Order: sequence, then C-alpha cells, then structure tokens
Amino acid sequence: MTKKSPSPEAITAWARLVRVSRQLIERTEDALKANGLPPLAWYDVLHELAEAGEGGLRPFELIDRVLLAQYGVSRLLARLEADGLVEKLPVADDGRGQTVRITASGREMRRRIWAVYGACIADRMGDRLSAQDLRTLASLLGRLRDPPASD
Amino acid sequence: MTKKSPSPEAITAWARLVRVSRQLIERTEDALKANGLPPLAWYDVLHELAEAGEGGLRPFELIDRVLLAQYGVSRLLARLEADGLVEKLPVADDGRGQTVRITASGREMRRRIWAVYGACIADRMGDRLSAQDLRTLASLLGRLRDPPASD
DNA sequence: TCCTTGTTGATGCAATTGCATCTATATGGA
DNA sequence: TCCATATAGATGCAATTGCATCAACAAGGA
Repeated sequence: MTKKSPSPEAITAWARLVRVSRQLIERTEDALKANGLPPLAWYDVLHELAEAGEGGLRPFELIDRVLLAQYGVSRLLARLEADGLVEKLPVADDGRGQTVRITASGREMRRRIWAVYGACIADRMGDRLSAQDLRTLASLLGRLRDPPASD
Repeated sequence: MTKKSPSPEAITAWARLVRVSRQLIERTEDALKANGLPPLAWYDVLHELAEAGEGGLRPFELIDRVLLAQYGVSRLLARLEADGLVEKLPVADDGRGQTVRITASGREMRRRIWAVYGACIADRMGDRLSAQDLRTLASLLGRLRDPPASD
C-alpha cells in the first residue's frame, strides 16, 4: 500500500479551509457568547426541529443532521429540555424511543440566536464575496462532501 | 442598530463550509487515531517548530499560528515535552519566557503523522478537485480571512 | 530606587466531551 | 414461547477544554 502525497494546490486549499472555517466559527461563537446566547450547536438542533414541524424528530435522526455523536445529542437534548426549549414525547409504537419537538420558547430562542448568527454570516461571507462567487464556493465545497452528493 | 440578513447564497456557502470542514477534519482525526497517532493539533505545532528551525519559537508566537488559546498552547507544549517531541530552553534576555525547539523524535513524529495526514488531504481534496479548482477554492477562502490578506 | 502597569506562561476548578457500557425495548428465528 | 441479536437512548468515569487567576519577570516613569 503506497501512501499518496497531496499536491501543493491541495495542501494550500486544505490549509485555508481548516484555518478559515475555524476562525469564522470561533468568531461566531464569540459573538453569541457576547450576547449571552448559547453555542451554535443549540441553533443547529433548534433549526432542524423547527424545520421538522409539529411531528418533531427522533434523537437518532438528529445525529447525522447536526454531525454530533449519539451521546452528544442525548446530552444536548437534555439541556434544551431543561431550559424548556424542546419537549420529549413518548413514541406510540416504540417504547424505547421518544420524539423531540421544539416549544414556543424554543422558536423564540432560535430567532434570537439567528439575529446574531445571521448577521455574522452576512458580515463574514455576504459582504466579502459576490453572489456568483458564493455559488462557486458552495459548489466547490459540495464536491468535497462525503458522500459525494448532487449539486 | 439594524441587524443585517445574509443572502441565500451566503447561507448556503456558510452551511457547506461549516459542514464540510467539520467532516474533513473529523475523518482526518479518525484516521490518525486509527493509526495510533496524536491529534492534528500536535502536527500543527510540530510543523511550525520544524519550519522555525534551530532557533525555535516562543510559546506566544505559536498562539496565532495554530489558532489555540494561550492555555491550550501551554498544556499542549507540556505534553509534547513529556513525550520528548520538543524541548524547552530558557531565554537569555527574558527571564519569564522560554524557547521551544523540536527534537529529533519530534521530527520523526511529524513525518509519521504526515504520512497519514497527507494521504487524507490527497484523498479528500486532491482527488476530488482539479488543480485549477483548488486554486479557485483557496482564493475564495482567502478572501474570507480575517484580517483580509493579500492573495 | 520604588511603584505601577504590562507581558509571559502555568494552573485550580468547573464545564464539556469522548469512550465504554448500561438499561430497556424491538425483532427475528428456533 | 424463548432466546439471541440489534437498536434507542442514557450515563459513569476519565480526559480535555474554558475561564479566571496567579506568579514571575519586564519596562518605564516618579
């Protein structure tokens, strides 16, 4: 088995990707913290649950959507529930499981986070690249996904 | 103070960036772990120190280069030193500080990590985008940096 | 010299995360 | 029915991280 060596272009692109994404995320987390808001992961879950509507989602369905480990989801949901942002309902046909649904204050919290989060995105992406460049960027990144999905 | 709203293009690009970078990094960390190697952060530090040469670097110089908090650098260096991968030397003209230098086994470890890390980059970037596309990607990402730097 | 302020690096403690495992329920075959 | 295996979700414990603070030295002015 021979180990492959990456091209200089691949190394540069990788380095930029890792560095820029970390910077952007970190600054966004800082902005949330500065406004007394919870971390980005909370938004991700609230967003998915809001999209899912009244039917809610099963915890295991959240795992792939928010890229968290099973125990991460379990604990994050426990915190969200403790804060009254989501509610857990028993599932009729599966005694093991539960359905998680966003509450009214969950939706409210989502809005409050978005006010800061959205502004960060606008500042750090929208203001720096044209719509066309943003589409190009999204398309290139799309080709790096695993599994390779349609674009 | 009016909060800005990001364009749909900005949101899509942002979502891809966050998701793809997390996936790539996580898979790389997994590959390292599977080969019994330390995390990426160790590589970053060893890489910077290798570049710095015999003169080594002061810990505070590492902070910005590897995007770690001060205490993160302090503790990471302590582990690297405990493993004999770096050595700390007193600084002549500043009694507070120290100079950190990579050791021979540090260089060896760097090579071993790179064998896996480099292959990941080749697999996940080099094999999926052409050299031209990689340059485009790097350029677009470059414009998202903070502070905006030349390209 | 002395005192105030700034910088460098380490660390105690709390919160978070990762890993392994556990409980409870479901499923399918003998 | 009974048992083996699989799946959903929670959790004990260790390792890591974040926050706040500390100790040590540096630098510059009164």
